[in-house]
Amino acid sequence: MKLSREFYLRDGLTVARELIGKKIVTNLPEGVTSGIIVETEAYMGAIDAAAHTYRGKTERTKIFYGAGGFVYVYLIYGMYICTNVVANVENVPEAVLIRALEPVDGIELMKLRRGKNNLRGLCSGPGKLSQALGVTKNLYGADLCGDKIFIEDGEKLPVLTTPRINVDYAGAAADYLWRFIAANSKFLSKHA
DNA sequence: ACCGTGATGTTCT
DNA sequence: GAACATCACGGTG
Repeated sequence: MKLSREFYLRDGLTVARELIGKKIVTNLPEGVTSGIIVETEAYMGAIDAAAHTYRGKTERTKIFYGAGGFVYVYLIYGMYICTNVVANVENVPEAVLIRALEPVDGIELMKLRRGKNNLRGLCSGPGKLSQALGVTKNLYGADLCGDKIFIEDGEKLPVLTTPRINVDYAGAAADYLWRFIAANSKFLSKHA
């Protein structure tokens, strides 16, 4: 069951928490790949010094200001793509960074795309899972209610919260408990 | 196990 | 021209 638009139109913290345990799928020409989401982070618009939207709208963050259920991708450190799910209604710039997956479908294709063989490390980080799923800037603004990339319902898992990773520059916002992880998962970007 | 470092290019100041 | 929501690798315990 593909998640409906309504799922994404809620506030970013709720969407980030509820995405834990759901399955994200890409269906690209090379094949289908997917994984269970085990780690997310919420980025909360104008009140969040860690968010790309903190200093207002730019060309890059345009889609961030749109309605929930679309994909925000960006290049980080010149080499890696990060995949985000836009949340909330139009003009409320909130989004959820997908930080780690437990690989499910298309594991061989994901290994090929990554050039790595280790299952544990296949999708254990935002750059890694984007590469494994074949997410590129071509998917900027893609509709999660479409067929190329979407999220399916899944099992409800116990969730823990922690501060977000690598946002030390954000002052007090660096301490907010806006990272959500599946308790006991072996597939996180860092060990809990 | 942890720690330091280099790779790389877009975006924003 | 600096900063950056990262990763892989090589070093040392």
